[in-house]
Amino acid sequence: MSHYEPLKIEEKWQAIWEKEKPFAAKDDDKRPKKFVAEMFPYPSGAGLHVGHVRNFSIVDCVARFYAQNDFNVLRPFGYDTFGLPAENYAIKTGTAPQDVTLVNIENFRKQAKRLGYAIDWSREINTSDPKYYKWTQWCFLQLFKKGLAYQAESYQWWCPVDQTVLANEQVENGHCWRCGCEVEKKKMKQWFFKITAYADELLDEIDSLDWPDKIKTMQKNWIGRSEGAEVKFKIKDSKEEITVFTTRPDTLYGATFMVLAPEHPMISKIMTEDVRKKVKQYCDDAIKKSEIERQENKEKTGVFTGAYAINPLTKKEIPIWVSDYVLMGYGTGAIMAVPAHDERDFAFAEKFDLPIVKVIEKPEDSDDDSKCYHDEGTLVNSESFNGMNSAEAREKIVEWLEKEKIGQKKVTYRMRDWLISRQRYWGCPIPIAYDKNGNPHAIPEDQLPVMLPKVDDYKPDKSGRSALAKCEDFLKVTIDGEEMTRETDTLDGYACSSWYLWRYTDPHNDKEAWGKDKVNYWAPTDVYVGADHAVAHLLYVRFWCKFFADEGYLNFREPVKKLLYNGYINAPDGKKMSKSKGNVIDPLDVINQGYGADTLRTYELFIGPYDQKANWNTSAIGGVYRFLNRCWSLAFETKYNKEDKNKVIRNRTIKKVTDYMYSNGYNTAVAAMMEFVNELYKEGANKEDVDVLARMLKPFAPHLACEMLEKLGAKDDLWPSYDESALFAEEVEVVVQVNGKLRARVNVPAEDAEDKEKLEAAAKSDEKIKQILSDHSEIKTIVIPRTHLVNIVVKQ
RNA sequence: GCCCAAGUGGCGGAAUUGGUAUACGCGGCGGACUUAAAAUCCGCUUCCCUUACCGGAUUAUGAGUUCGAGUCUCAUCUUGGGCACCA
Repeated sequence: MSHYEPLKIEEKWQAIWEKEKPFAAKDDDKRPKKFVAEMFPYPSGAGLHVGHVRNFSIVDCVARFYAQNDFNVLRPFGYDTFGLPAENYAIKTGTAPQDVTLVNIENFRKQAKRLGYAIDWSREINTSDPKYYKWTQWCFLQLFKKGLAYQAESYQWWCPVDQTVLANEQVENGHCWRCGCEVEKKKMKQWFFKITAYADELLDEIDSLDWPDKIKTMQKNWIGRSEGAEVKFKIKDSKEEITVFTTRPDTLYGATFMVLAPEHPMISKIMTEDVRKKVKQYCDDAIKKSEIERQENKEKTGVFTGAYAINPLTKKEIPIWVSDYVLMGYGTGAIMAVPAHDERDFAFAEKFDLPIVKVIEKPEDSDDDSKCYHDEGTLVNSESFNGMNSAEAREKIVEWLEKEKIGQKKVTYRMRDWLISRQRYWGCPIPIAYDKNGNPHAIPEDQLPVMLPKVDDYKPDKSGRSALAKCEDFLKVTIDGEEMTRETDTLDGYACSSWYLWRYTDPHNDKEAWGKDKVNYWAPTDVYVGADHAVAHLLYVRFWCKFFADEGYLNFREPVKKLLYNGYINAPDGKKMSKSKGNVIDPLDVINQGYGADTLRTYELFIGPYDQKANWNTSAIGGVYRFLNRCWSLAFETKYNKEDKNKVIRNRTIKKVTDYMYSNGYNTAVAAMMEFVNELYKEGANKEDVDVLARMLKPFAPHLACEMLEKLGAKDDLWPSYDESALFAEEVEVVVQVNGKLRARVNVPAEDAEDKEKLEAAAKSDEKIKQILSDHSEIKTIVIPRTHLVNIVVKQ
């Protein structure tokens, strides 16, 4: 060979890895373990994207680095295959999603192998494989048995294009996360997972996670805990009561009216005959409106029900209104309005001319100049509570409410339960059947999996049911001798991905979802890498982890120790790559152009900090190729030095690169190796220089590194260690400043570097410094910090 | 509107606890090799003044703390992200 030929080298090593399977994880190893994984991909027909390559290459870098540091490493791979793209493709072309999926997986696997990832291929999983989804159904049944999977009828997000309901987490600013269309509200009976049962723990444990703050904040906001009180209000001339939620019980004396959400069930019971038509019209209109429309129009609208509630403290009658600024899904769907101290209530009161009573005195030092003061202060107009501050009054008023049995402390969450039914074919069937009375029954575990039948027509029908509703054979089932009808909805794909990390630890188990010994050995996942799903998947997987820990199937309560959230790769112009814009870079094209996988992988790690977005730069990849070419030349073309000229820089480089690997500074790790190689080009390299280089290169460019190590006759690939004593040269450069400005550099022997007197003498003896000092009469002080720096401060 | 993060050359970006700002790469310029080109190798490349030396300025802007500030404090501007009628 006369020059670096990446494609040849890569083919050679990939064949060796295929045969020898060096990345197979051992379940019975005594060494400490590391479990690293990416968020498994959806295998689209388009194949791997450069975004996948960045994501997988980070995982590979972590996994190989740990392996080289003698950890027992599990680095699996899998495919998240249920979902709409395959189904929509099936509707368009008539091809079964089962078949398309297998073709796409095959393609993904082939491409991932071309990138040389250190994957344990014996553990591949596919969520649409009945051997896998059997256990997804089992998971559902465990939740069902404990009452954490339940049915409820209410208004749900409905995507009119995809013809299915969506979870709150899948609605972004009123738009469907997948197709981008405006979502609608539809009243339906649906299945939910009771994630709110774990709201407190999900919130409280966020702080202990080694996750990016960005994600932690998003999850905290999403859960949105607020502490307050529920208060029952009697309705005038009626036996009915309405409960409101408030975080400000201290303002109860200022509650001058009440507002209900248009969906509130009490409206029809309390409204008076004269306004019945008007109220009904308002509610119907509001419910029909999209959430976008409801939010766009901040101008308050509303209608009076004709009914009055009694303020439990003032005993005054307060009018009950309906307005769409009150949301049915939060709190109780009813509020006590305190216009003097809440901006929304204030706007409503002004518009409809409702009374405003001040009950909190604004402190004198407050710079709040809005018309209604919404912070805390001293109570006024509140009878026996006057003079108390807000915090104290809150306690006392809630105490009084509890004594009178008309209220209590209450914690409310912004997060709602997780809606998991989907009216689509290509998903995991929900293992439920209904008896004649419509009561749900679990499919017995010994009848799992409930197989997803092959059908000819994948379209959901107009009634809002999946294609399974047309499948007679599928529908009929007998449980305990009773004929029942199967559920035709399928599970949200996020259910399938809520437990896959544990399946990786025991992927072929046909007796249980995972073996306890294996899962507790490998999991929790030490490093998890992804670029998406901040509040959906990453919240759901935490929820299931806590549930299965409570059930005794796991001995840990958080599934992911360290989360790396990598940035996207955009087109050179900074825009998102997309087929329609024609700006997609195909990683296989880059490899086949002659750059090879090693260059592509190293480039994507060098392009910038892993957690920032980056724009593809077609010419910058050439620089990385040149670097690897130089590494190759050092090993194969250069005559090695006999003496050890590069001891200091070699040891410094090992230290730098090792530190960067631990702090995920992959771009700077590559830069440090480049610097080292440039130096070796100047000075010539000895065998040890090249050996160290190859070992450090391995997580980035494994094929080339193996080729180099083979040439050197290395016995192992262990990560190199450095010699503390070899980090400093015989002479050190000392920077001399005058009044903080760099004026000279002087060299002193290394042993003098800590000696302040010698440093000062060396600095003063420099010709240029002498010159400057002769122009100034007086030296005020000389500062010599620990570093190699002398700062002479003179009188100006 | 509220909360958070970040602003460094022509570009992507480096810079341990406050201690040589601009590492590394791209792009650009010059040179070697070559009949020529590609590839490869070597050198220069923050800005201003200068043939060069010397010098001066510079980490969004303005102030402050310090012997010394990209890094700390305050204010302003800009960008990105999150939340947003959540009572």
